[in-house]
Amino acid sequence: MRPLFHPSIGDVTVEGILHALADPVRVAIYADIVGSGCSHNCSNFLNVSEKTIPKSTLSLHFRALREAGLIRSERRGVEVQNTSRCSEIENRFPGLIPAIVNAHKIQSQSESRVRHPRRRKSGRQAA
Amino acid sequence: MRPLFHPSIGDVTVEGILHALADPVRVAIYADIVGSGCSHNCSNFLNVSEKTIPKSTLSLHFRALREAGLIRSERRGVEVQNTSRCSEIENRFPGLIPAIVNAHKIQSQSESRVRHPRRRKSGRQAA
DNA sequence: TTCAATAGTTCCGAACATATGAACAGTTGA
DNA sequence: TCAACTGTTCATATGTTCGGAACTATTGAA
Repeated sequence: MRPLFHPSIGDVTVEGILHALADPVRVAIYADIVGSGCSHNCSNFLNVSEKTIPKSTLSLHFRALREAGLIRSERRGVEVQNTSRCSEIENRFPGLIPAIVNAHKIQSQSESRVRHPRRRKSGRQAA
Repeated sequence: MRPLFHPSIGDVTVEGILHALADPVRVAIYADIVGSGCSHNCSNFLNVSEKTIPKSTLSLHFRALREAGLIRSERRGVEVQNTSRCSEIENRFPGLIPAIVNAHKIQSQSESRVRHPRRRKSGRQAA
C-alpha cells in the first residue's frame, strides 16, 4: 500500500482547495473535521447527510481532501487519523477557509429552514 | 437561441460557486470582471494567461459562472455584457468572494515569483 | 432588402474525471 | 495462525468537460 501523500503548503493551490470543497460530501466531512477540532477516522462518515456512502468512495473523498492540502492523514494502527491543516492554510491564504466554512454553515441553515419550516407566529398558512 | 438563465440569489449554492471558481480560466475571468468593476464582453478573454481559448469553451466558462450566480449576462446587440453579482453574494455569503479573490491574488503573486524570480541583492545564483 | 462581418451558442465526438462493487493489504487481538 | 476490521486499489460504468464545426442573432453597409 503506497504511503499517504501530503503536498507541502507551498504547493497547495486555491483551485485545488475550491475543487475539493465544491463537493457536498467533502465539505460536510471537512467542516466536521474543522469544527470538532479533533481527529476522525474515515468510517465515522459512512453516513453523511442522511445517506450511506460506499467506503471506496469515502476513501477517494479523503484522498481528495488530503491531496488538496486540506487535511493530514496518519495511520494509527488499523485506522487513519485525520486532522485539518487549518493553520497552515490560514497562513498562506488568510480568511479563505473561515469564509468557506461560514458560507457552508449559512447555506445549511437556510436549507434546513426550507426542509423543516417553522410555523408563522400568526396569520394564515400559504395555500 | 435560449434566453440566458440566471439563478435567483436564494438558489445560489456554495458548492456551485466553488466549483465555478475551481477552474483557473474561470477565476481569472471572474477576478478580472470583479476587479475592473465594469462590464466585459466574452471576446475580451479569448486570450487568458498567455494561451488562446476556443470561443466555444469560453462560452461554456461564462455559462458556468452565470449559472453559479457569479455574473449577470445581458445581450447588448451583438455582444453580451457581463457584470459581477458581487453585492448580492456578499449579502448571502459574507466574505466568501473577497477571500477567494484575495487568495487567488496571493497565489498568482507567488507563481510569478517562481516563474520570473528577482535576482538576489548579493551572493551567487543557485546552480 | 440583401449581404458580410461580428459575437456567442449549440452540437457532438473524444478525452478526461468520478463513483462504486469486488478484491486486496496491513494491523490487531483471540 | 487466523478472523475481523479499516482502509486502499482496481476495473468498469457513468458523467463531465473540451474544442472544432455548424448554427443563430444582430448590426451596418451596399
